[in-house]
Amino acid sequence: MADTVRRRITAADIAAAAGVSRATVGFVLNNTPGQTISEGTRQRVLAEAARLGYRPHRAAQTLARGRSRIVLFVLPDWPLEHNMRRYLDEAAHVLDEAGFSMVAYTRHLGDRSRPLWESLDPDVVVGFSAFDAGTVKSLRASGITKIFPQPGGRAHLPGLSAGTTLQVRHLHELGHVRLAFAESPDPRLAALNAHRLDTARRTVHDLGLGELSVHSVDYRDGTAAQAVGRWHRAGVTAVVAYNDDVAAAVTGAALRSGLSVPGDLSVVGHDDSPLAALFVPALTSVRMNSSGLGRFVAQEALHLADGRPRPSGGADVDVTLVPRDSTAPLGA
Amino acid sequence: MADTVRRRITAADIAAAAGVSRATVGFVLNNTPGQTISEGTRQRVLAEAARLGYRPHRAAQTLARGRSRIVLFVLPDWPLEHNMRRYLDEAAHVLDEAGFSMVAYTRHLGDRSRPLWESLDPDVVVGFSAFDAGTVKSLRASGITKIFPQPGGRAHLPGLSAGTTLQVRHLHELGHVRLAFAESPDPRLAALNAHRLDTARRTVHDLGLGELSVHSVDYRDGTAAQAVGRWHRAGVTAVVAYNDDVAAAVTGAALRSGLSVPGDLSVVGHDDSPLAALFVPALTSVRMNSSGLGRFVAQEALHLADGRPRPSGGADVDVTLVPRDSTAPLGA
DNA sequence: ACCGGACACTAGCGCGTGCAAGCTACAGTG
DNA sequence: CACTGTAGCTTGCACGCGCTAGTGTCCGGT
Repeated sequence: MADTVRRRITAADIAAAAGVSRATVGFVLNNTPGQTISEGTRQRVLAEAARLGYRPHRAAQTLARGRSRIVLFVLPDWPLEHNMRRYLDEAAHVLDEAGFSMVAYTRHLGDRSRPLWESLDPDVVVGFSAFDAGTVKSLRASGITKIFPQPGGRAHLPGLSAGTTLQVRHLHELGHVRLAFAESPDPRLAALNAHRLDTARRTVHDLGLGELSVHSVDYRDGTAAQAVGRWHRAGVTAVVAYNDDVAAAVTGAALRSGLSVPGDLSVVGHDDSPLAALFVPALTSVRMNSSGLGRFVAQEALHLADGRPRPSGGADVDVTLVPRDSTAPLGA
Repeated sequence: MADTVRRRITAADIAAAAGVSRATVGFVLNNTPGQTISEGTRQRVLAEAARLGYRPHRAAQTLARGRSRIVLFVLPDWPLEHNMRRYLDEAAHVLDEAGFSMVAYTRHLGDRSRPLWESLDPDVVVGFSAFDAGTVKSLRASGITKIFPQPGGRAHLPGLSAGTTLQVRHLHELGHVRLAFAESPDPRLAALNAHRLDTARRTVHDLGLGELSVHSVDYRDGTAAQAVGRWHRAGVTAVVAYNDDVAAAVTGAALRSGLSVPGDLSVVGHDDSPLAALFVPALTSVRMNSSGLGRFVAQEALHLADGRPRPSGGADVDVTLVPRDSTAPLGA
């Protein structure tokens, strides 16, 4: 056998098999607008392509088109919980249907490799919240001009604050008046943390509650115990936590210092991570369905890449509060 | 201004600027073996490349070389904890130094997009444990021949069972004799689960302990409570959990059913996830430093991609047991 | 019978790079 | 002085595909 090394099937092979030119094959396979192809030829080409198992060569397409049809999602360096998964899944799906590939990329502190955008030549780079100046510079240096959220624009995705409002409302409905906010000390979460804190402050104000008492809570040191002590002395009866990890740290510290949860202190988490249900007591938390957000962001990316119309409305992120055992009515 | 649209800098631009041919530029930048370039020319080319900010066009390289220099890591669909991060970080670093890019890809059930290997044309696809038959078929159909772990070979990475041995030993040292193993019901974890269970069985046997009592524990339903009840009636005093999530489920069920942990039941987790430290009581767990594993796997991938020598020894994964509050001496 | 135009296609360039083959000047050899 | 060898380059093709600028054919209108 001569060609025991199976060559790749190219468009030229299809052309030869179907008895047409390579260009025609291209027109058929890409549904090139402005080209009229007879139905017979079209079917013949498609049949041969399927029979031979043709798969276009991405690199060649990228080179010829000048665009890679890759959208790079830069993810924050925190665990991918269900939310994030749904978010990515939906975004990938929307992009996939539009002929784009989504690559998710987690860059983290201490990363010693060159960032992926330097080598992948994505058409669009999408972040979760606004990129910091250094990253933007690196992106620009790599020749990437299409960035979402756009540098200099509004930093946050729509719909990301609804959950915090629910947390505060829930505690308010239970009769709590003196609330606290437990921040995450993680620098990677600083932007979102600040955003959630702002929202909590605004909601507290709108509901006519007292000032929020804010402390940063790290589960690795004694800050949780300190914060809980101060809050207790200050008459705080309920804590809004940045996320479930922080809520767990607060709850754990309260239990270890002899306070009961929710008897002495109600705690609400955020994100409904698996941890929330596992914890003893099970944590009241906020569940987000981020599919809508994923769709929204993907459409924004397609708009940047292709000039397609932008999504008309905002992102629809539906958010629900999941009551469990870590919150109770005041004085119950 | 004529060229307000900034064209991409190509090797031809460097050639023109340095007064040499395009080929020479290629030879210099790639250190092509078998080519002699005078030091003066080499420096001139490098200087111009730096001055113009040249970045090679990945797609063009891929097309010309016939290889993409991308290694695709297919990750299991469980949260990326610290271990995994270290593993990926080290692997990415090793590949990066070799001129390869690593793309990490999490495929999960319900994923509606085409798998990334269909569009990314990676040179090598690396899995965490052996790929199932369907996936292998899909990989092959995409023209991917370089797969690790090799289909049909041994399914597991070396060093992944050391932690389980530590779990059993720890309980043995505390005087426990009747042990149980808490499995994860997650089908995605089945392979690794079975592997850890086997290891536990073998270790139990080697230490001359009684038979392992095995139950699957899901935190979403009542299986944890059932398992704990049965174990307690059967005189089991210590549980080896597949991972920290399972350990938390077991511990939670025990607490809710009135048993004390570690008083009535000791529980050891695995992976040292953040959850382990947060939980009340804090979970004894196993910490792995997976950097060694990452290096090992990356070198295997390079071997497949490039024919470089394989790593000589096995993977060195150092594993330590982190004692916390969920285990105690028998009868303490 | 001739022309214009719609239709259905083809020839071929360009994308940026890697690399094989060839070419030139010059040093060294007989 | 002709010849060989080699350092140091250049020429040019290949990679697979997108797409512009055509080319030929058929058909209805005058």
